[in-house]
Parts: sequence; structure tokens; C-alpha cells
Amino acid sequence: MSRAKARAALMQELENALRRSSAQGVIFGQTVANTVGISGSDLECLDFLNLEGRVTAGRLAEMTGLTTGAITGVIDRLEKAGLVRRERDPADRRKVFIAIVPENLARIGRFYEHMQRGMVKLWESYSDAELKLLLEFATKGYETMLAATEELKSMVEAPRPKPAKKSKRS
Amino acid sequence: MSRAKARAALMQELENALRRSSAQGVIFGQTVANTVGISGSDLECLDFLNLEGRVTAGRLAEMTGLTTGAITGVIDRLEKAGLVRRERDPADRRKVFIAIVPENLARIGRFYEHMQRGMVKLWESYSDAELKLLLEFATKGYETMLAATEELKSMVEAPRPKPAKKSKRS
DNA sequence: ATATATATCTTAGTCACTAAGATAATTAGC
DNA sequence: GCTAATTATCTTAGTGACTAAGATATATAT
Repeated sequence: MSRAKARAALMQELENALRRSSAQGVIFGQTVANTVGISGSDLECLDFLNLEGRVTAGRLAEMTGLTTGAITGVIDRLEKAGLVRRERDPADRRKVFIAIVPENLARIGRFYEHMQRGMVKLWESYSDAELKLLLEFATKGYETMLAATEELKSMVEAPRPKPAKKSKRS
Repeated sequence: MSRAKARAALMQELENALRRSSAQGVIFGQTVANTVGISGSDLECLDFLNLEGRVTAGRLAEMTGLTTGAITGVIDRLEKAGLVRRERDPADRRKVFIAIVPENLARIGRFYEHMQRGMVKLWESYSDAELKLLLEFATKGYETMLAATEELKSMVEAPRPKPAKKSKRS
């Protein structure tokens, strides 16, 4: 096999591996959600809250791609489960910040332990330089996906080049 | 900052980056599905079919974690959209193989093009050795998630150590 | 032959989602 | 300051994908 072909094959393998692991990540998430007794979207929102800290309901809608109405439902369920708290912004009383309730989040952490241990074990097998390479790859991959998502949205949001406002009505 | 601390911080960054990109991957998938006009699960199944080739309905259920009833619906919709075909196994007529219809799949490929280009560009910036490192990481990450998923399922499937059929009734 | 097992499909009911509009608070124009 | 427009969340009605349980059809075992 030529060097170029070998490289193309390597990239194909990498693509498949990334897709497989991405799909498995989705399934893992669903499984955690089932175990906890909440929906996949609910868990996804919790995850965003963990990453970004206290955010408004509207921002959650943006981040997840759900409507604000759906987010209201998500927050209702998470709040009832004691996992998050609504906090009205005193400076702008229209806004509702959603904040995690760390005490109760602990009981979810339990379901990530096995995963966490496995991942740490994997990460530990790499040198600092290798970890940096992986971090850069993950970051750039994220940026690529974000850009592709925006591109796709713009394709779908402007599908009609205008109803062609005919100057002469038929 | 000590070396150990710097390394821990690096790992934390890597974890966040992986979670972010994983979340964005989910959103990208949802966006593609919306654009195509099918559900997220439908697209996920198509993706599995692309990776694994012709598979049975039951295997799709296993792979996605959906019930066989739900898979029937997925296949019905995909078949109606002309994206897959049901093929009864002549050797075991209970089985239904699901096969992609490549001609019609092309119109979906269009929505992956931008993403694909971005990813190829990213991959090309790495040496063969680096690509191998990334492939290994993705593969091991997949295996870790798979194991964690199985572990989680066993936690939930055997939550009660049996009604304890006591040998000596109290 | 009959029973059991396997693979998919059907049915009834549930739950999260969207679209549209209601409510409430803020900002802008006059 | 008063009215209009804007922003942020919530409410409501209706839709669609999902699960659980059981039906159907085929295959294997005793």
C-alpha cells in the first residue's frame, strides 16, 4: 500500500473510531439518564450547567437547541428532583438563573464513577505533551463541529431566496 | 504551580474539551436530523448502518438501546423516506435485514460536507504518528465508555440482591 | 408432534417536544 | 413620564416517538 493510501486508511479508521465513540457516548448518557430517572435532555442540561455554571433559562435553550417552552419543562423536572434551583436575577427580574444544587448532585456522581476511573486511567497513560495534543485535537474538533452546525442552520434558515415578490401580480 | 497540579489541570481541561465536543456532536446530529426531516434516532440508526453495513432489526435495537417496537417505527420511517430497505433473510425468515439504499443516501451526504471538509483539514494537520495516537485514544475511549455503560446497566438491572428467600424463615 | 425459543410487529398509553400566544419586566422614542 | 417595542420566561394545545405487553410467525429442541 502506498504511503498516501495508508494515510487515507488511517484517517478513515480515525473517523470510524470517533463516530463509534461518539455514538457510545450518547448511549452512555441515555443509560445514566435512565438510571437517574430523568430524560436525556434533562441530563444534558445538567451537564451544561456543570460546565458553564449558573446560566439563564434562555441560554440553556440556545445551548441545547430546545425551545424555551421545552426548557421550562426541563427545569421544572430538575427542580422537582432537587437537582437545580431557580434564582430570579434581582437586577433584571425577567431573567431566571438556573443553578445546580451540589448537595443533591452527588447522588448522580455515583453513576459516573466507573466511567471516570476508566478515563483517568486512560489519560494517565499519556505524557504531558500527548495530553496537550489530545486537548488541542478535542478543542479544534469542537470548533469544527460548532462551525459546521452554524453553517447547517444557515442553510436551513434561508432555504427560500424570498417568495420573489412579483412586481406584477398575475 | 507544581508539575502534578499542572498535569491535573491539563486533564481537567481535556475532560471539559471532550465533554464540550461530545455535546456539540449531539447538537450537530440533531441539526442534521432536523434538516433532513427525520428524528435523531432515525439518523443514529442510519449512522450505525453506515458503520456496520447490513444488520438485523434486533441488532439495531441492541446498538441503540431502543426497544424492538421503537425500531419497527424507525425502520418504517426510514423505509418510507427511501433511505433503507427491509430484506427478509431467506435462511431464517424471522429475521429482517436492514440495508441502506446508497442512491438516496447521497442527498443526506450533502449536509455532512462542510463538517467533513473541516475534519479532514484538521486531520491533515497531524503526522501519521500523531494520527495513530489519536486513533488509539479514540478506540480506548470507546472501549472505556462501552465498559462503563455495561457496568451501569448491570447496576440497574440487578438493584435488588433477590427478595432474599431466607433459608430460615423468621 | 408439541413445546419452547427467537425475531419482528402491533397496540395502547405516556411523556417530552414544538408553535403560538400569554404574562411580566425592561428599554426606547417622543 | 407615558406609550410602544423588546426581551425573557411560562402556558396551552396538539403531535409524535417511546415503552411495555402481547400477537404473530418462524425456527429449534425434546
